[in-house]
Amino acid sequence: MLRRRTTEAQAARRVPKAQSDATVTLEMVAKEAQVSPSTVSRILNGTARVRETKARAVEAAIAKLHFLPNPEAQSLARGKSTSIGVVTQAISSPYYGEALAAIENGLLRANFSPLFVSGHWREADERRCIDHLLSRRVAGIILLTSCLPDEELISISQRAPLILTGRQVASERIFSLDYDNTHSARLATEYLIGQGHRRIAFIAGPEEHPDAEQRFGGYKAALAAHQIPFEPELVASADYLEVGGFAAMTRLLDAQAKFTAVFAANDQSAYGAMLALHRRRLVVPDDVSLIGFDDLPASSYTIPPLTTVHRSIDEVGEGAATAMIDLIEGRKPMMTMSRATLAIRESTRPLRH
Amino acid sequence: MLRRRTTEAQAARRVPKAQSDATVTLEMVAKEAQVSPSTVSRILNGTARVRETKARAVEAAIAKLHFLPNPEAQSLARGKSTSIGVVTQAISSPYYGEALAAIENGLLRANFSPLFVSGHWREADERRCIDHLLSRRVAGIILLTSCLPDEELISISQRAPLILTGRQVASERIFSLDYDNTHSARLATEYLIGQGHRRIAFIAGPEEHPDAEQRFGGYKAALAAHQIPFEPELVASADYLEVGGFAAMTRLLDAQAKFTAVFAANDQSAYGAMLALHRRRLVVPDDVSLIGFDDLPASSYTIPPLTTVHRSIDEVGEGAATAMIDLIEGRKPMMTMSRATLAIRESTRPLRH
DNA sequence: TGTATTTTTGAAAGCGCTTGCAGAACTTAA
DNA sequence: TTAAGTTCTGCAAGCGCTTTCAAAAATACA
Repeated sequence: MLRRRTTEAQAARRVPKAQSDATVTLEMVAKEAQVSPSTVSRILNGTARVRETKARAVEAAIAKLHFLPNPEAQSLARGKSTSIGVVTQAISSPYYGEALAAIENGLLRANFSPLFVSGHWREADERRCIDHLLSRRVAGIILLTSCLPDEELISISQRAPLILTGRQVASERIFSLDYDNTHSARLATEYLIGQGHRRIAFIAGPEEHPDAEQRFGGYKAALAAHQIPFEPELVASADYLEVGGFAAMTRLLDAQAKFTAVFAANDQSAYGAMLALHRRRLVVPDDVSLIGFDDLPASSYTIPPLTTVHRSIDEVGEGAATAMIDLIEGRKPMMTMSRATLAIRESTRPLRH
Repeated sequence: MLRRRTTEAQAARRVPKAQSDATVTLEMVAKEAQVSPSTVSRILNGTARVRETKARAVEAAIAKLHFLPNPEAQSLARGKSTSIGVVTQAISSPYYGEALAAIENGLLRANFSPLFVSGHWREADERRCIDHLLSRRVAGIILLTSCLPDEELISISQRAPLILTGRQVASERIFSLDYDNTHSARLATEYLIGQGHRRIAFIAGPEEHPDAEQRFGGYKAALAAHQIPFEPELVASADYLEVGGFAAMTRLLDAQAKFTAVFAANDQSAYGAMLALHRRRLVVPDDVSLIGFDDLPASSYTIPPLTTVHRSIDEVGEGAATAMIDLIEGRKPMMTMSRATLAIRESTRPLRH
């Protein structure tokens, strides 16, 4: 009896604390529409048939009160969050920026919200990010070119479905959205070969990156296919950034490597390489042809505009989002990336004799 | 009695449904540590003194079970979310990318998570984004150069505290983190003047942007301060993008405008302008000096590297994050942005006679 | 050693929503 | 008209946490 009284007192006390004006709850809607909260919920989610008249009343109440369901409460009740994590390696890089915009778009359509974090190409950071996302109970994670080992990804996938771009890992709750780096790199290299170049240097990406490796592979494959011997001294490693591209090209030049064309593993390193060439008074494309990879928006505006491998980043982003939603809703995603094409601009030209 | 039985039956039924292995709850920690959930919560949040021995036991249990509090439940219980919304205008732009990275950083330190969305410089889009964030009950919103009118921002600020960058709006729950665009633009223009230039063209940003206006203002102020008449035909409007800068410069050239230097309202338009100049066989800086604004990472790698106004984007991002946290926790933020400096590179040179 | 304090702790309610179950309201069949 | 189905709908529990209140334990003071 005593206890009971206490409880009542508490309940009473709580009233004034109540809502800060702006918060409209499902319960208020229910009251307004003269139905139970369950009914409102069911109408909201379409989880059961509901009499037409009530549905209308509820809809009216929702409109009148400007009700918006609280996603945190929904997540909690459903045991599933509506946010999905997106791990990029460099949120500030132009390449990822494009992808994020597309992902945001795709996700919003299904009422999911992206949670962006960036891994900085470091395993430890990436791990930390993923933990963070997991602790926020995301419904799934999109990993843009992860640098974690396969087994680890598989183990993570038991905690949340995974979409991987730029690599292939086979597992139940993982979907890999791979674009064919090898093929694309080969395309670029063969274009140069087609222009008569035979001494083609390669500015590589970081070794840990599977896609960097694949691009390197494509370069070698193209050479082999055309009986051009592979020469290790024509390869300089870089880091996918301008600074690395600059350094790599400088090294190549300092080593007196002889080449008439260069294939950079991504556009950013191509930019760096361009500047290095410029510093030595070498003109692109007259002295050296240069081809990049990614087709960043800025590549149309370099001097001269950069010939590069074009892939629709939007397609990757949208694809990842769609696949994620499929995965979450138990469907089997089946996207395929269209093949890369070449954006031929002015940084390449036929070899003159 | 009947009812009671039902309840018990339900409770029983629910057991198997229970946790999918991975979910560790605060209650489990409490059980493990032989204390009540309240105690665990208190230790977690430091909301009350707790006996040393219990604290230790709880900590051990947390470690043992790898417990991570569920932020959705926390938000729900506290009535306050731990995610804060960040509205950018172009998530994919290199400038915003930098800022986002910094914000992410700053926020994470206080255990908040950013929710990024982008407004595409359109009022309607921005409004939609903000609604979305509000519906997710964010604890606050950071608006990077909003394009909404002041009154609207003030009204939004009643629903969530606001941090504004790039403009000044005075209101209780709004903090404006303004960097002095006017001053910075003046700095750039005066540098050109100091190099002997008197006919200085200006490539403007979109008119709706307050910061674009300010930069224009700074340009005019510098001219005025040096008794150089302002000539409207030396101004071409653009859109803060490469494409607009290119078009603007082309128009200037087509109109036979006479100038020896150009100040572009941001780096991206400077890139476009550079290409336009190059197309007309004009050499930067020999024929025309060019100065930008923002100092994007890519600006060190243009050909030639771009002289530009440097502001630490990190500082803006971190500042916004810190201010947001202050605001949420009821403190009065008091950041000030350090003044912009000039990154002098190779796209400018003294006017030769 | 007993009492008045102060500190710790636990019980229970509640945040806003979903959902299983069973009763209510209708239909349909007999 | 009634029994047997169907289709709705409301109740109440619960998601994982916070927080208030009051009881318990520890400490201080006589």
